[in-house]
Amino acid sequence: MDRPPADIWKEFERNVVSHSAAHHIVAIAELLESRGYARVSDVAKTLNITRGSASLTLKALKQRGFVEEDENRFLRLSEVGESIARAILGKRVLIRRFFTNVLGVPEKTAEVDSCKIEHLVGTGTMRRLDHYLRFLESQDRAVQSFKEAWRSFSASIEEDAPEAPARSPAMGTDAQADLPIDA
Amino acid sequence: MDRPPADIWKEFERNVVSHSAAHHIVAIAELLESRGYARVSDVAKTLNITRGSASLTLKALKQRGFVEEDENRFLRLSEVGESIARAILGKRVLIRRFFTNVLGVPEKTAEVDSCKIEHLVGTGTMRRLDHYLRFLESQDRAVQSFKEAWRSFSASIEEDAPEAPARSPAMGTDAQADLPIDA
DNA sequence: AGCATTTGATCGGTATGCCAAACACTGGTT
DNA sequence: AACCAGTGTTTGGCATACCGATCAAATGCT
Repeated sequence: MDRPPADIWKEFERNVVSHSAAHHIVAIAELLESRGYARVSDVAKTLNITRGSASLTLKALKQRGFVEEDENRFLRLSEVGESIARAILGKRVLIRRFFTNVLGVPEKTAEVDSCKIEHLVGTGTMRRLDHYLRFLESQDRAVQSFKEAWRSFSASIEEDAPEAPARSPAMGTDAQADLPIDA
Repeated sequence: MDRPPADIWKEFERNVVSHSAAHHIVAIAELLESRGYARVSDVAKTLNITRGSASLTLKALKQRGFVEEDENRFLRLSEVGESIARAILGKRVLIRRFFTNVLGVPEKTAEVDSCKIEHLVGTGTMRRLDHYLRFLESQDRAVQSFKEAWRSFSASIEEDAPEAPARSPAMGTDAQADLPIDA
């Protein structure tokens, strides 16, 4: 008696860009930043996929107007493409900061987790997370003693919590097998 | 000189279950909970997909040993399937709680966002979020004044922040067009 | 100039995940 | 017995997203 519109779960695919496309765009942005140029091959190398795959995906991104091409095959980001890249990178940074600085998640884990969800979380939610983190980084006295208290609280729990808890069997052929928290 | 293993971004697909599969499993769990039974059609109705699609996906989940079938076509979850369902639901609840209770994200947004990422976030990260939320719900005096301070801080920002900010043009044929936060 | 490499595109092939349509099977009505 | 609604499966189609193989064009080396 509460299964509402029922289609919320499909919102997963209704994003501006897919996970794959997001990383193609971000790769271009990072390549331009670090090397000054980005070609199809460079994107492919960065993402560890074949040139053929990158070529195809980038063709679609060109058609959608996110990526543009030089007369010499050099890739650029359009206005929109750049704002997408900025948005995704901004979200990633925020999420990582939250995971590592607030929750105390290990670097590596934070990177993987943030990279998985960066393009999926809504802008409104991220704006709020941004404010929250700003607040936590302010000099407010209440914040200071709060962080103090949280540090000792989490330390007291951490003690017997191995980060890589010697996985159990079962779980089929799959890779990492992450789930089970039974919260 | 910093593109590390380069394959982190592919972790996206290396999950125990896909987004779709996750929701099939959760649907079964919720149907069993609310009605006491779950058939292929019920799952399809719940997820708003055709019976054909559900039939196919559930067949795969049976083969992987997450879902089992009655002699009368009634679906159950295996041990593993149930732990997956619990894990996902647990994660969803945690994330929603964080979004709504801490960040102050509107209900609807929190539901959509948490449903998008629930199956993607690692267990270790979620365990830490769990602790954090528990801490925030404790009676610690530092926590109390912190929450007080955060409320007024966020209220002072909220003022001119319409939750549905009259989207701009561009952004092609896509649906919601969420991104741009330019953080 | 001549051959090798790099680059980008294209073409099957695979896998997921959705749809619509066709089919078979069941149980209840009439 | 005839019918029909509900259920589950199968099939073909589409879209995404990867692979490997092949190909043309540009570039590089000797």
